[in-house]
Amino acid sequence: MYVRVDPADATPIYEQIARQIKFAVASGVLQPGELTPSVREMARQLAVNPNTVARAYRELQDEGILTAQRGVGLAVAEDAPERCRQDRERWVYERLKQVVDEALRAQITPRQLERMLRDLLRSLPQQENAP
Amino acid sequence: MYVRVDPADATPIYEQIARQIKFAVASGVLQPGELTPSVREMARQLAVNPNTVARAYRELQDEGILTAQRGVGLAVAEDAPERCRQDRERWVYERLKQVVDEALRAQITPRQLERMLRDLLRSLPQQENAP
Amino acid sequence: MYVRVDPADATPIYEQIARQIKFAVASGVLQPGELTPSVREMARQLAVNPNTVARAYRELQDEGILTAQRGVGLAVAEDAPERCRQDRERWVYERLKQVVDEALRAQITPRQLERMLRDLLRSLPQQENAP
Amino acid sequence: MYVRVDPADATPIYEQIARQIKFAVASGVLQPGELTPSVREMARQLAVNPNTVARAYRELQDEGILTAQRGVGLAVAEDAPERCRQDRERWVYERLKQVVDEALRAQITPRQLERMLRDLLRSLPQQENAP
DNA sequence: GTGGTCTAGACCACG
DNA sequence: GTGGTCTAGACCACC
Repeated sequence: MYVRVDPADATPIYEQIARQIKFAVASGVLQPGELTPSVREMARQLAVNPNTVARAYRELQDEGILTAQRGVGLAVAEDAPERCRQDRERWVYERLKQVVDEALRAQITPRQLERMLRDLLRSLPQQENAP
Repeated sequence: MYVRVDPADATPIYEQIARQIKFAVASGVLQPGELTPSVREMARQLAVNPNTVARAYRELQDEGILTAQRGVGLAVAEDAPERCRQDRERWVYERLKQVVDEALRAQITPRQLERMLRDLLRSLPQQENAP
Repeated sequence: MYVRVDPADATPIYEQIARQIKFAVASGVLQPGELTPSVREMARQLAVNPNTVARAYRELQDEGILTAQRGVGLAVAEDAPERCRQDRERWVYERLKQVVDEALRAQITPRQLERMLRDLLRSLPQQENAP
Repeated sequence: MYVRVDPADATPIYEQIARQIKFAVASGVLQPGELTPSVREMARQLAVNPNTVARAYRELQDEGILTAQRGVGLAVAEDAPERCRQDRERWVYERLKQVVDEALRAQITPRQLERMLRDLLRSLPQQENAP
């Protein structure tokens, strides 16, 4: 499954779900027109309350990523991939900016930041695309 | 002032205050032995509830960064700079790791991340040390 | 075709169908004795679940607008036009009342409402009767 | 109180609440900077579950009508009145358009519609502004 | 079967 | 005191 939740993470579960679905759409794992797992099904798999999943899905509907097929389920919108890719890039950029900004204000040098990034890219596992 | 709070930021205000004081100590803006502004004074300047400032100060005392001078106020501990520098580096590294990790899982490429960092280092204002 | 459904509209599809058939009868597009399209046919044309069409037809039967011709289909009842005209007027009136009521409670002035109606009557396409 | 809910109305309670608050802001009953009644307080007054009120408030935050004052409550945003007035006008116009459109398609004449509106404006109670 | 709404109540962080 | 999150479970309309 393309969604995992980390209960330890401080960010709300419903946000984790919504974001990961966006990322799945951005990377093509979820295609336009495809139905998401039903609220109950996803809730079961994640061992989470259905309301929590429903809230994630509602946010995605509000953003136009998912569209309701009444009585059928929620489908990925046609223009979703493009927007999810933009969201993804913007999201990463903003988060990175926050860190870098605060680091510079705390007198961490650009050189230190570059070294940290190199270290991280070497140590973190490379991910594989599953289209 | 070496402390600014951003009410829009989701991280608790008391945490923002505590971290920025640590960073001020790490970079030498606040010297060992120096007194911090009183709770009321800082609260007034930041337009923030005194309880919030008090909580930040309490945490810093618990960590031994600040030490109470009875009847006088709170002073920066002698060994604070060294520890704050370590804290600062660790904090930046952990935050950076979080971002990079999630970015890679979302199929952002290392190359993209390197480019983002370069962009940010070029665009963000350089800070000056005030020892 | 005298029936169109708008999936974006929040009102149930079966209700949209039933209402539009009533309106078609009221305006003479559907004549007494005339057969409606079969459930399957209408479902195909509207790209809608046959159950949904069936439900609309069932409601119209319950109201006596349509009458079953065994083995043939559903026909418009003899006295249907008169009743559909009444229904139509009542429906429009009630809906208009709801809007006007809520608008007045929200401090929209009668003058504004009159202007809105004039604008709408000028801009909306005039319909032609197809008896 | 400037919010009343009608359980008979098909529109969800949380939407009724959100809309009426918007209307209160639009008409000046709620001023920028003013705090809304707390979630619990409003829930008590309306005899409704706090979650339901919270959902209405959340929507208003998402739209930028309300802004959170952490630990204090939810305040009306500075630019809210202007936007609420626009929302209100647009909302009424869209609803009116729906009715008129469907009425014309059902062969109700413009003259009939104008008469209905006149009737309604004469019969419905005039509201008073409470700024 | 699907999602949507609402209730009830617990727990938490923040100020 | 404030709002926010999450759980549990009921009920409903729609397809």
